[in-house]
Amino acid sequence: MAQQAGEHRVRPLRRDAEMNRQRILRAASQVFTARGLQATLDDVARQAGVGVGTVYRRFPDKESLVDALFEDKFQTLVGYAERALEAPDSWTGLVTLLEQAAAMLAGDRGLLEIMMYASYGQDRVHRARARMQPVVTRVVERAQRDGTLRADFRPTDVPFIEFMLTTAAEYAAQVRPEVWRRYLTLILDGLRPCRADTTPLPGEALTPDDMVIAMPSVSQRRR
Amino acid sequence: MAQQAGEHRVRPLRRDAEMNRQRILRAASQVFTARGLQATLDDVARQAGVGVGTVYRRFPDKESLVDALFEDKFQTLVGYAERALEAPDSWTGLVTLLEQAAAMLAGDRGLLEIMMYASYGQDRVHRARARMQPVVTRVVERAQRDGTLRADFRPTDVPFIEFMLTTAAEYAAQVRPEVWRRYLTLILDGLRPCRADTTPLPGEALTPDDMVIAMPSVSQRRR
Amino acid sequence: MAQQAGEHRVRPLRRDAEMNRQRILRAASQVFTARGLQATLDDVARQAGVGVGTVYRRFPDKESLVDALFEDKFQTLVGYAERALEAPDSWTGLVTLLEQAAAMLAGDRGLLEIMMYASYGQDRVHRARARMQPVVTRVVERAQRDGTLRADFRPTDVPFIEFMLTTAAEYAAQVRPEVWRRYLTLILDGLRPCRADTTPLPGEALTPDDMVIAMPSVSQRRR
Amino acid sequence: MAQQAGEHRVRPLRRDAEMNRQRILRAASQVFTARGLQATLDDVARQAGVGVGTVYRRFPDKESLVDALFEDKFQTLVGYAERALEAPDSWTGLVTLLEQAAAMLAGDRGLLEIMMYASYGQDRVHRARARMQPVVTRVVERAQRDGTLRADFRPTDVPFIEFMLTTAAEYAAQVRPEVWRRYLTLILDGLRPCRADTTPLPGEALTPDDMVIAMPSVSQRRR
DNA sequence: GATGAATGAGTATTCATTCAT
DNA sequence: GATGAATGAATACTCATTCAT
Repeated sequence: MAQQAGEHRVRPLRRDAEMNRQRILRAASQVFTARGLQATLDDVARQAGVGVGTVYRRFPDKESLVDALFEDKFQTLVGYAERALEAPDSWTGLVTLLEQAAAMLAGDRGLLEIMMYASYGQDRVHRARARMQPVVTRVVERAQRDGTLRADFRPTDVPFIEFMLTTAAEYAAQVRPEVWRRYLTLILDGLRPCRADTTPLPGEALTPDDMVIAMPSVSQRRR
Repeated sequence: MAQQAGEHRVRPLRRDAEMNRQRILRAASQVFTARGLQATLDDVARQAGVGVGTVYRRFPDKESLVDALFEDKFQTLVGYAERALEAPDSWTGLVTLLEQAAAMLAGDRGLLEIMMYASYGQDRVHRARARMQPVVTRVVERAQRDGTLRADFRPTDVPFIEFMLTTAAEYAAQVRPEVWRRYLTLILDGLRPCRADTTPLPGEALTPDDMVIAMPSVSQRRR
Repeated sequence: MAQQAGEHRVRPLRRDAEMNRQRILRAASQVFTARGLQATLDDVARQAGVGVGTVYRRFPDKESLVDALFEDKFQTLVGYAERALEAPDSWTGLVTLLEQAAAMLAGDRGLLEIMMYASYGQDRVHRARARMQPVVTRVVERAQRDGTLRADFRPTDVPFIEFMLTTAAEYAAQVRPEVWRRYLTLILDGLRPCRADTTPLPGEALTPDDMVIAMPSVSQRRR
Repeated sequence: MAQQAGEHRVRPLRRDAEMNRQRILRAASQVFTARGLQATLDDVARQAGVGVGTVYRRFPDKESLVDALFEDKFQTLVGYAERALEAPDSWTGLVTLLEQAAAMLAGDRGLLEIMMYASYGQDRVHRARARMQPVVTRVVERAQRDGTLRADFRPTDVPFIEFMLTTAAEYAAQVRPEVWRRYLTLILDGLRPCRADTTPLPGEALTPDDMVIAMPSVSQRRR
């Protein structure tokens, strides 16, 4: 109510609130990473050491929590892309981007579910992708100009590679969480510029717009 | 068709039941493919145009239905592997195997969930994998003997490639269901025998035993 | 259809039907005795080696089956009472009656449930009791006239003693199915004619009508 | 009442919750007493005037509710046994014990079912019996030393007498809930020390271990 | 007649969300 | 603000009963 009214009384509460918010996000991250999005908000609350009510005070519903939770992670992904642009070598830039992204996504079941099914957090995903798109495009085009990346590769192929690596990581999470590196290596070998024995990539990559449409809308899902 | 030539009264009932069984399987395939394994048996029943009780008469529980449903599909996968061995060219054999598998899995969300999370139908998956393993191994080793496949590739890498392609297909299911072909091409390019610029695959592939262990056992999951 | 038309064709069917009826009753007895009345009619049908439909052809619903099933047993009980009258010694007559009844009821969980809760088979129980009542009355009064039975005992106390013994038998069914004999002996000792140290039975016994009313009507129960 | 003097915010909630808990227990007692253990938790919730969810919040499942519900009653039974030891006269002690137990059990169908079938709350029953056993043994042996109780009576006969009286009470619940007093009197007359016309109790009483084994384990039952 | 397939209301339990304290 | 209690619709599964073959 009196949001900006008295700086004195508002701040301490904010600090508390902010702390709780962080605690909840941290807890949610742990819980969703380990058990996927089907974990309950009661679990999250318990892990955070707060009541469910507090979770609902900070986040209107489960979707919003998931939404907010992955904001950071996407932000980080965008950061990787931005940093990739600054790499001295264009190929290294791309490799690092993919590697870092995969390393972050690896084994995060909740994140995989979000990106695959987008049952929650759609808007956030879209916005993140929107911010990501131009950066990734520049990373890709730069590498292609340098001749370090095959010419028929497309920026929208990048998230797909990330999904694929995440899937591999998720599957092997219990026994060999790092296998995804094998497949990244494999794929990178396939990304090299065309040579005699290179097969042109068939079909068209998705357009950036497709990436958004691709997401199964919430309405297609149950709840 | 004519299962046991001599029984009078058994057949007509069977015909009905078998028809319904097929209807249920068909409905289940549609429902699970579209919405994943969390779809309810009520949904399946509704889609099949029968009562829930009928579904439960044919399949003791949800797991059995899923199990039976994917028996065929796994059987088909094994068939692909077997056929790959007979291909005149060892490389073509491997390519065809991956291609056919991906084509079948593409966009089948239920199947992806089963293989990724094995929340249901574990035994079936394990048995299928067990039968698949030796065949795939021969496909891979044959290609490596012929020098058409990089030497550090392992048979257990095959299912991973299939998962990854399925993920790509699933993500793009609505807009460009065939994108997975791009990524298969990419990966195939990375599978070629080592050359000067080939990076050795880092880490170890999973052992066949790991493949089984990797599967989150039902007990690790919620229900 | 042609029921009485040709005696030749009708009889064999009847015989079949009667055989099935008996088979069903036998199966029902086994199943209900062992698992109580909550056993399903599918179980009964399976045990009888017929389809459920056949059970329903013979007995309009579960209640009727239970009803018919216990007709025999009650009939037997009535028989015991009748035979008790013919015993040369009036005390022996009563003892034998109680003993035989308890022996029959012992460990028959279905029978206990019926008599206690009368969830099924009420009419039959009432009718059986009606036929039983006068006979038991004569057994009791004869013993009292002979001075072998305490004077304040009442005919309606007989079924109560039977219930009580059945309860004891049921409880110990797994470990010592014959314990009820201990308690029968105990009770019999208490039934002897009054002596110095005998306490008069307090309160009134139920009237025969009470016995009927006592039964919880089906409407009080769930289904 | 004032459970832990120093906590500010915990108490008010507790008060509500505790009230509801009591309401649920009260409702459960009524419902189970009247209709037996097959009553549904929805019924209990309705009777308590709360949602089912509330019932499940307080008691993880039906068994726990039954369990908690009968804790008190068993506790009371144990109390009776303990008090019986303090009676000035050993015979009066035993009589009072049986009388009080029967008075409490009389007409409580749920309680009878628990003790007879132990479909729920087994542990509680076992523990209660374990605590009860030694006390009852002392009550019995004391009376036998005093010569007020027949010598072949055994401590494990006590619960059987209670079951039997409960059965009688249950049967007559609607019309003459106190008839069990007749049968207690009868049995008590049979419990007097042996005289010329006393028949020795045949067979063996159950051992205390038998009492536990006797209980049909949950696994022997349906659900 | 016999069979067993089909039906669907009923049961225990879970979980996102609301609300009194 | 924070808490956790309350809610009830939803979910997997059962079983008495009906009905097509």
